[in-house]
Amino acid sequence: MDENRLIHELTQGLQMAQQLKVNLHSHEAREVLIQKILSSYENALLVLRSGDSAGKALPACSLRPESSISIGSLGSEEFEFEQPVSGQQGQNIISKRRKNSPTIWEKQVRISSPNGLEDNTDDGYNWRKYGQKDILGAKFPRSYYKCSYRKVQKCLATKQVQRTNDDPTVFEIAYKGKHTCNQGDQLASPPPPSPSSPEKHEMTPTHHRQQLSPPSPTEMLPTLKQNLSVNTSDMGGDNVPSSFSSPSTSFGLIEDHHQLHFPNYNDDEELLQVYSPPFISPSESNSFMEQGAGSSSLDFLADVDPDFEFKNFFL
DNA sequence: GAGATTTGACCAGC
DNA sequence: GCTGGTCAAATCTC
Repeated sequence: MDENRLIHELTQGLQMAQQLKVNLHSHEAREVLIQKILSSYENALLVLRSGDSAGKALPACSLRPESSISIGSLGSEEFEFEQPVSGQQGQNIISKRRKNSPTIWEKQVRISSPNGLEDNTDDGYNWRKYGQKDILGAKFPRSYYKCSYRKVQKCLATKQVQRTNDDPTVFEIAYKGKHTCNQGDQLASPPPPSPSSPEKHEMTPTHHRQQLSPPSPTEMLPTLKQNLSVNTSDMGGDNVPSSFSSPSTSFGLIEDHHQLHFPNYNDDEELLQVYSPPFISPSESNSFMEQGAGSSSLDFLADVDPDFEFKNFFL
């Protein structure tokens, strides 16, 4: 049994319950917190029942649609990912692209990385870079990533990272496909027995917060209130997340312009632990911390579906 | 040596 | 033919 994981989940549930107590008046915060609490305790139960990590018992990604984010109709979106092919490219009969339809991205975010390092675009998942391409009209090449667990767990999630023209420190990240791997749980627990040594991704100089004990949400609250906002200015009117909320702060109500800004936290890794990206499930609550002690600001421009919910900022 | 990254080439769509 | 997306051999890193 993964005792640490069990403790982690229970602790999370407790913290969320405490936040719920504080935010009972906020309908949206209440919803989010209830989800998180349920998720935490479900995971704890899974650990207990399985005698192993919850990740084995239930892939974290499978929890997502219910417990973390909903991405509108994307759940029914079918992508024509390349199937495992044998032989050389010339023998590859299956299309490498979707046919008869444009590439539809499930999610697009914009992340500001003050030091300009792509490392800071890490979202907690383990990605394997499989290509880089110069894009017409773009000053910087676009990087292509697949889920590191593509082979092992047939996870078809991909993402593209593109440095913006106007601001090289800002990365636009587009996600495609859904994670069907169990990275989420594994991220919250000791490194997985992955054949691809994901710790290389996760434990880069900015990726060592797994050893850190997360600050209590209540400790984070004052600072967050001062500094957090989410920029959704790129969203169409329909894309404004209807249920974005912060479990512990008052910025749960959506405005047209929401900008996350985390000033001067370069040296405060623990503080960064709070800023989980909106698309990380509760069970992955610690994952985003790994992406960058060097980050001092993050802009999430979630160009997403109406149902997109920023539910995972606090864990 | 295993796994990750780089990079040139291939492929499909336009 | 151009472009974006992907493959896979070569190379790098640990």
